[in-house]
Amino acid sequence: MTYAKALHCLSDPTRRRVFERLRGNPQPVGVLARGLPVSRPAVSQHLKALKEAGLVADRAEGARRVYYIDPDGLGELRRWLDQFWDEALESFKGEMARVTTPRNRKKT
Amino acid sequence: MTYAKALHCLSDPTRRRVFERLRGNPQPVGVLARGLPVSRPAVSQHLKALKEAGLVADRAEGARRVYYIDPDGLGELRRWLDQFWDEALESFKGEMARVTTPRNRKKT
DNA sequence: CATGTCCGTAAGTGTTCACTTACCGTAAGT
DNA sequence: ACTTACGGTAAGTGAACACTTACGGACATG
Repeated sequence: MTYAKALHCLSDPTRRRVFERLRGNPQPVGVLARGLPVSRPAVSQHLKALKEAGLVADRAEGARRVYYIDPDGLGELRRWLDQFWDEALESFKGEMARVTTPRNRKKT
Repeated sequence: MTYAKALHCLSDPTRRRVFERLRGNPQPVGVLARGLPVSRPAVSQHLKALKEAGLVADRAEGARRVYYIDPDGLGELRRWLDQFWDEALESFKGEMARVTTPRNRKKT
């Protein structure tokens, strides 16, 4: 059920920006906040949520807390999505087969 | 940017239940609502959001609107997640290397 | 010890949003 | 045409939540 938390976390734009900024280079909270349009406590709160979802982890480095991406949450989300993807495709193919009458077509 | 809408949609538990109930068997709105603890208009609103995110599509069947899963939105979300997954793993490996290597020093 | 930096938490506020009931258009049956 | 089923939309309400400022604890340097 952790994928639910992960989805909830990644649904927020700011939280997603925090998460994406961690991709590739771990950063302490202050540096992270300096590159974002919100206050430092806001970033702290977002990091707490991301951590509870298993999306990030942190290590202490002196007085700093360096955050980095934890693959656990992302992996669980990916597994859920993949399992869903297969069955979704199956359902969709069945649906398309039903509409063999060519007058009707799906819109984009 | 559609993955943002998809994430937002799937972050809501009820909307996720609607979506999951469509997996495998397309259903009209009424039947869908009868199996859920919310009212039919609520389901309609959720379906509208899901449709705008490219997660579901619908076909008219008499007075009924039968909804089914559209792989488009799910596919885009999957691509975004996959692209993210690779870089996240890379970042995480670098992080683990920093921890397990005894003589490693910090300082960026 | 004292000062400065870094960060998490508390408390308060405004907005988003998921839900409700009420209403209206559409399709099929009599 | 009338009636019944189906479903989308409007309007209003309560709660979740993303932000803010203020505060306090932990670490390093003088």
